[in-house]
Amino acid sequence: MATLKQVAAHAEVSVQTVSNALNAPHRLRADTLARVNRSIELLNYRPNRNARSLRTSAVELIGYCVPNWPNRTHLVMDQFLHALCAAAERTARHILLFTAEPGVDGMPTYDDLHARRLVDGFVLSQTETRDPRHGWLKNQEIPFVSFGRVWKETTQPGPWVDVDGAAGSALAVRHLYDTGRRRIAFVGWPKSSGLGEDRLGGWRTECKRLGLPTTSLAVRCREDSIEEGARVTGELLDAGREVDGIVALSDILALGALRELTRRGLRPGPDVGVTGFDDSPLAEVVSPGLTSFRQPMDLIAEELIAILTGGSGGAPAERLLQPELVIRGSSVPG
Amino acid sequence: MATLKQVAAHAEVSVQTVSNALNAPHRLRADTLARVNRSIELLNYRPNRNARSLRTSAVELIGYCVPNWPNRTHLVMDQFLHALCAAAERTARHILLFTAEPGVDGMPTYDDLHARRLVDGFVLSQTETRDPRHGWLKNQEIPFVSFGRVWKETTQPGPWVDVDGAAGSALAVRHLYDTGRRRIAFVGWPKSSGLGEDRLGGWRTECKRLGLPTTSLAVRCREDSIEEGARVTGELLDAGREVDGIVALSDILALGALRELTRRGLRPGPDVGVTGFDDSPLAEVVSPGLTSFRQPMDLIAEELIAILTGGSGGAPAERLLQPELVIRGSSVPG
DNA sequence: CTGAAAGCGCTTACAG
DNA sequence: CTGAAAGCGCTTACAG
Repeated sequence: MATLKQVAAHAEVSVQTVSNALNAPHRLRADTLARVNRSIELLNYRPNRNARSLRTSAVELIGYCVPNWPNRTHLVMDQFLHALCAAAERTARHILLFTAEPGVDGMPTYDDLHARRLVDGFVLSQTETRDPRHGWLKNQEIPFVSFGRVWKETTQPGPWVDVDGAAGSALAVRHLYDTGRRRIAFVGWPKSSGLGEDRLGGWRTECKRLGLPTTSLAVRCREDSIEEGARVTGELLDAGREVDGIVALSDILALGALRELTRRGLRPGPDVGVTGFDDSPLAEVVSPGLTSFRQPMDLIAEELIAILTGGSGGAPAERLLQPELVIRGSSVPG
Repeated sequence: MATLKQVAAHAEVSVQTVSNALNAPHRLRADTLARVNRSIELLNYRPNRNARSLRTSAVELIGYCVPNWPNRTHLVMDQFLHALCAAAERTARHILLFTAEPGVDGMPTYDDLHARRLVDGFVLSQTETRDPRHGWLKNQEIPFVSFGRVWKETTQPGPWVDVDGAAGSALAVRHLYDTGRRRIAFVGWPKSSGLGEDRLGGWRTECKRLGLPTTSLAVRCREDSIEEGARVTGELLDAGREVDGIVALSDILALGALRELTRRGLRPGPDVGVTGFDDSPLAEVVSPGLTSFRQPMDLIAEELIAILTGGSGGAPAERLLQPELVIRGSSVPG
């Protein structure tokens, strides 16, 4: 493994000049630069990142805590991680994975990774309603950025990027309205979820704007499962509420709706329009395909990395991105 | 941020002694150790990992390439990553994520990460049939271990850990036999998949051993989708092959089978027993629940890390682990 | 059991 | 435009 010193000797310049060739090539005369680069190539030199980090005290590694939810499924995690990695790499950084206890119990792990200089900062995801991590990190002055809001009453500590769930729901209602539906239900989560309430609000507002009924048309599941989605869909249908559209809070719940409709001989799409959220791989793979909202993963990742690495320019950055409606068979009348 | 030097000054010992307190405490007298530890605690000292790595030339980071398969779903990736992280952390290591071009085009990325000392070695996953990465890394003498076999005719380069798919299929057949099925079909992948052929072989062998028919009972899907699973299940039923059991090569295909059975008024479980593979989150969430094989993720991760960090003791390690049958409604007759 | 010294491979003011 | 020197924060033989 060649070192800077060996390259310098080979090119007959000082180590400083080789370092400049790599990090500030404009400081070298063209012929010197060419000579140094030839030596670098010849010796197959790769700068040792540890030595660099020790000197600059920047490791160019970003910590991400890999979630462990035995009960919840994170169907788009591979998409998110891939986008995050790719965005980090565009700034010559990488993602370091770690595990930690949930909530505040895990914070010493974050602190330790930062203090030992394994990472420069963190990307938080799987943000919980009233997530305690943000305030803790901000307090310790550890750099971080959050994917997702914490839905506190107070201002959220630190910068964040999120997808506009209310706008998504509104768009879903509008789309179902445009395909002729007039009684559009909402299948959601328990009240404790800030994200759930946000999306519910979007549904209600848009229904009212369009003059559609909302009374008795919002139902809540106990958990995010196909079973629960099917159960509450059954309730909606049993009660004779003449539902012809369903905005589901997640793809999993939407799948439950599809199953229950099919079981009762109703055709998802022609008879009842159904939409999900997150455009998980499942949405594409079921039949009829599930209309859903794609989170703009590449953009999300890009913003997260930009905020985290961009230095703290004044007020904390807050970016609300728009989801994109992906229309498939489950919402198409014909 | 306190340094070794400051701790040494505070405890009135040399830096060497502080270093020993951390890395070889048995070398210190008990009272010295106690004094040093008090200073460490008081100053909230955390050793800088970069400095350590520079000195020892071990970064204690393991590279893992995050897959980007728009068409295939990796439903247990979060489980795998969590297990891998946890196992790495038990040896004071972490996982570094990166992206790379598929196949041999991505190898310069692997090489670079290793040469710049961002990682000590790699865990390979998403192993493809005839995967070129293993030979390449072995050639470059870059440490790695593979989750999954490459199914070449020749000996596989480098160490690996895998789950015994043939044994899984055999176990599935046996389980369906034990629940009274006598015409057990196999729903698989194209011939090009080594993994697929392995599991197919297990089904065939076990059927023969039990005296069950196999002729016309093995069908192949074009891709791993619910749609395809449903289609070939339809074929099996149309042809009047009197199938009463289905061993599907994946949970996704099994889900297709369940859908098609239900669509035709057949009850998965009582009428036709169905099993999947991988015990993805879907298996639990559908109704009836899908009987499937759980990969022993924690054990897999443990072995991968042990092999990668355990030094090269003689012959390359090869570990074939047994999957565990998780029985749910889809295979239960009553 | 403890300590002084060299060195891992870089980068960064600073001087020429 | 180029170079000599100091130093980032550790660990590791080696000597006492």
